[in-house]
Amino acid sequence: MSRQSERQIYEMHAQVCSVLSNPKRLEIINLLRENEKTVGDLAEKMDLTKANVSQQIAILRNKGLLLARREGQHIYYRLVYPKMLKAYDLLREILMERLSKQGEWFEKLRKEGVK
Amino acid sequence: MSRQSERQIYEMHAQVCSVLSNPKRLEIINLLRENEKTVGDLAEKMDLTKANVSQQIAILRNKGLLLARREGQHIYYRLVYPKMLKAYDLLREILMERLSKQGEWFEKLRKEGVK
DNA sequence: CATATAGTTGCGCTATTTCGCAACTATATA
DNA sequence: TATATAGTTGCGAAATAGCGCAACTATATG
Repeated sequence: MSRQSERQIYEMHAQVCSVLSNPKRLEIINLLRENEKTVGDLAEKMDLTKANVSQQIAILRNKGLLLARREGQHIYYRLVYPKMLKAYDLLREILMERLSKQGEWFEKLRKEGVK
Repeated sequence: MSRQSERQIYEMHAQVCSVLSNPKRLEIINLLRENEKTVGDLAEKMDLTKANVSQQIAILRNKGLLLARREGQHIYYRLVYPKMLKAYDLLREILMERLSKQGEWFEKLRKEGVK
């Protein structure tokens, strides 16, 4: 593999990650885990304006992570790569482990502080 | 789980992803897969200035993804969460699948174009 | 056709990221 | 102490991202 194409892979990988580097988009991905949903569904659950959800959806769609299906007035969105949820879950696991370790750490400091 | 702490998790998750949303940092993570390395090692392999590698390392370190070990003149960096490589690999897998599908797709278009 | 509902898009402002460059600190060694 | 090597840091300019707001398009229904 040439240095050039290797760079391109890293670049694409980074672009996917940059789509994931926003809490609202992560929540959208998480909400689409089970079922497809409309912009309205998401806006309500997330307590955001439809415009804002639509903007986030547009980014996910443009980067090829979401598929749309129109049904009358509604457009239903779903994940193109449900496998991506495994990566999502792995990162979240690491996060939770880290949090609980930090929790222990703070707890230890607190107890020592009390002595 | 309250809406508030849920938001905080999404926010932290997004911050981790934003660290991963840069091709140079991804390459650093990938290069640290097996062994710890110095800024100099990385700068040479990646063909970047030490200053730039050091800046990227600082970001990874500040977000708690890297650990440092000094040995004389050298500082060796390693991954705090090797498990993170699983998420890395999963995303890369998806990327490669997508590329090969796009490859098929373009190939099909090309053939049809020739007819 | 008029109106309602669902969703999208463009604009503009602010905030953040990237990265080169130069100056800086830390360790080793003569 | 002087010098070399390893690495870090601050600055500033350019590029990019986030988001509210208003105007827009598309579908359904009376």
